[in-house]
Amino acid sequence: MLHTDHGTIETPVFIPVGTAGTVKAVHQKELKDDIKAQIILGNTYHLYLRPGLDIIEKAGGIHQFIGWDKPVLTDSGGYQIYSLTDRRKISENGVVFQSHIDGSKHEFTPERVVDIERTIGADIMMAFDECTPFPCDYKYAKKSMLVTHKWLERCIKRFDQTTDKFGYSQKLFPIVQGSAYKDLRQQSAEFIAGQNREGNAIGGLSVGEPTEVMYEMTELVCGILPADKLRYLMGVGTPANILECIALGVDMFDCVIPTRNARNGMLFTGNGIMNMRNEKWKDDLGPIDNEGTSFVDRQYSKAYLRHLFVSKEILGPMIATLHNLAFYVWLVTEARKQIIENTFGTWKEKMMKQVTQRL
RNA sequence: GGGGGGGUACCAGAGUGGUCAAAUGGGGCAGACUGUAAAUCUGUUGGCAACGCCUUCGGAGGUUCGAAUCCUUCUCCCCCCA
Repeated sequence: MLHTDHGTIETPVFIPVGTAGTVKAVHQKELKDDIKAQIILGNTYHLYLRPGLDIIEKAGGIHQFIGWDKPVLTDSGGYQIYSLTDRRKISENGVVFQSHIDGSKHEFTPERVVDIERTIGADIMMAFDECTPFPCDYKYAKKSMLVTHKWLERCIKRFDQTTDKFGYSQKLFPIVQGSAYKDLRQQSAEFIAGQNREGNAIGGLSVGEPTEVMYEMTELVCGILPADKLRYLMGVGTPANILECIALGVDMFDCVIPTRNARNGMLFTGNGIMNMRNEKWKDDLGPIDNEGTSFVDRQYSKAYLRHLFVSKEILGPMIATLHNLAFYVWLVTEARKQIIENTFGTWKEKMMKQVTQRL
């Protein structure tokens, strides 16, 4: 549980990905050209919104900021060091990204990232780190981890030198690195825990390593990060991954899977996984998900949703995305209930079987 | 009535004597996707007791060691001239 000026985060929680466009609307006046450039650069900056967020009002054709009542989180761009490898140059000082749109160069330093995240107005700001690929040789992993630690110190210094930009409290979360090496993970987790922030993140996982390795590293790090602070596992994962990692002590998750896979026709439900392009749904006029919590679940049939995907109608991905996000939110909310009622263990085992089967 | 062009796999459309179960695209089927440059990418798509065999390029018949490809004929479609 974490209190912010925009509400309390009750864990476990899954953070859906919002849009850079929303950021722009939120603090239009505050956005400087360089920030716009970084948003254009790709999804280098991401705004994470909790569902139900209602911050934008369209007045006279212009979107205006009207405030919000749910916490907002932004990432730092560290993941793009991994995902945009061929478009960036990394140095001790920071990273230079080259825009795929106009080729323009943009330097990211810990200080600048903090400034920008302040301006975006996130309740939770992520430290600038380097997300290493998998596999990663030990020497590089160690060097990268030490750079991430140095950057963290610079992030914190800048963070402490600046003030909350919009009158509400902003928090900075550091990120554990160390690739798939136990000693590095331990060293990094101890260093991160020592910063004593309101929450701590685990990064550098779900980058291609075997799932078992991801669990192993998560378990190790969760054993070091304090239990009374939020533990945020970045970029994970499938419903099964989330259940397993909740069991290991993780409080927060974010991932593109529910949205990206939805766009590609994959639906997650409490009873299993469906590929909506499969012919088997062709004549299934039953609701998408009888037990689903989203309005789309009973409003549309599987056959109709399949038809939309087959016809390449944008409504298909839209419905699937709404469904998947609702399912993820349901999954973590239910997990919380089960934890409170002390029934999480048995519930998890049951759900693991259901959630991983193909329908 | 005269002249010309054409019928190829689910569809469109290459191929014009052996290297052709037949290019390519679409469609179909299936898979992948993990802090989003991702409404994307990949595989597969005649049959079978599959390192081989059988059936298939409008129908029938022929030439040839060998035919989707050449010849004869039938049939259907399109265009031009009357």
